Amino acid sequence: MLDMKRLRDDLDNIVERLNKRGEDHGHLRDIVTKDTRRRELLQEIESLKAKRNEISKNIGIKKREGKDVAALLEEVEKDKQRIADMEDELKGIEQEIKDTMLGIPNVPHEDIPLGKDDTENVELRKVGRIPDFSFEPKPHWDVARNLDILDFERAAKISASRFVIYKGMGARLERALINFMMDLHAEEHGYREVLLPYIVNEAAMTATGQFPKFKDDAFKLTDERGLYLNPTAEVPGINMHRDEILAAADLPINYVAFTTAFRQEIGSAGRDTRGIIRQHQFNKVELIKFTTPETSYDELEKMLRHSEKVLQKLDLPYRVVEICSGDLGFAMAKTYDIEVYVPSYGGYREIGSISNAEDFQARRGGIRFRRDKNAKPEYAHTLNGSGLAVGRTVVAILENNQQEDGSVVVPEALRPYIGTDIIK
RNA sequence: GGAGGAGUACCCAAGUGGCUUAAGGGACUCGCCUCGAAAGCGAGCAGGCCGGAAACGGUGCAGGGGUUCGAAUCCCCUCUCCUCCGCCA
Repeated sequence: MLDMKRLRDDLDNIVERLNKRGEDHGHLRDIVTKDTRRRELLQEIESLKAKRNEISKNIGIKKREGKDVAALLEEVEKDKQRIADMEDELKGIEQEIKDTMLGIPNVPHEDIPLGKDDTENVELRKVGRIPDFSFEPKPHWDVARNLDILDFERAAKISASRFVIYKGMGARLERALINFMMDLHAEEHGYREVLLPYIVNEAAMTATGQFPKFKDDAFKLTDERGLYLNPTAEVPGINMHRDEILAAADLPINYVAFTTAFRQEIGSAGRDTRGIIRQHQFNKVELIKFTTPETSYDELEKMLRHSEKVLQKLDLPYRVVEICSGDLGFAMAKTYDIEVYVPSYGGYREIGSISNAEDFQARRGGIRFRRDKNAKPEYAHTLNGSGLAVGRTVVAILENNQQEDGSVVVPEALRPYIGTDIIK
């Protein structure tokens, strides 16, 4: 959510910057008009209420003294309907403002590259060596079928398409990666490990920005309380501190969470139908940070390095791209993607996304901090980043480390976790 | 799933329609005392949110509705926590 004061004072600049996302946000002018009316109403209502409070107080006093209060009752009656009418109008206008505000995306950071879509994202660096195969490399689903470690048919039988069963060393590989990533971030990078609920409510989805705009992407439970399957650990993670005032001394707060994420993938019906690149259910290790405004971009860089470290340790080739204005996520001011090299794709595929939401989610979720005991609360900055998507890491290992005989070499850093140096 | 109980500020807690501008205590902050500290004594402590340049006003007793000139207090709905029973990994 944007700051209404900032919107009032700096409307043209904000509209211009929002427009870099590719849609016109000129309708924000209406909101500012509505907000002016809102403040008018509020002031009138408040002065009438102040008057009413005064009279009511006198009624109490006179009654105690046994005096007649009929005249005062009559006087207070005059404004009763007026207050009620204005309060109705105020309520309506506040609802309209809120509805619109919840649909406005975050203002992109000024320095991010201008572009219309993902083709204009900017590559920052390439790291690692792309494998040079002396044979024709297979896509991961063929590698997996030969090793009997992934089973799509039986998964569809018990669930639906876009679900998968990991078997044998496949299941072991996934579990080893989760443990490896969790240990790396918790022990070496200093994040506090948390295990979060996989079912979240509407308020949580709204605070992080999934709702109201992207309601169709979520798996809704039929439970009448309005609950949804976790789409990413960002939702339960950031919402841990919803409606809280944190102490500045505790910042930055760093969490690392393993979660299973659930996505409808409605808009991607025909894409990546083979293999495990795009599933309805997948595992992810996620990094979460709460920071002060002045440190959030430093923390973003740190988080990016922590995510990259996973691929460096696993010896997988990747690149880092900076997301351009037209491809930027709804809640984010700035995002880096980490893309891992996938031979069957002939290029790099997203395996992680590291973002700074600045105070956008903090405003929606009431996440604040106080610099010292008597200071006014300020909105915190929230960040989240993959550390990394586990299923896509499996893809990268199976494809990049495959051998001519169909076996797969296990990255050295993973061997203590999986208990073997080769999957065959 | 059944039966009860509770939710007041950082914590504990009083408050059954107007003298509450939410008592009192603890914690906390400052001061006195002290070589220094503890104890004791004194003072401050509705903080948050909204409007306002400010003065100030409004709001606020888990959340939301309602009754009333006036609600922490009365009515309705919801949420959360606790206890017991049942079921259960």
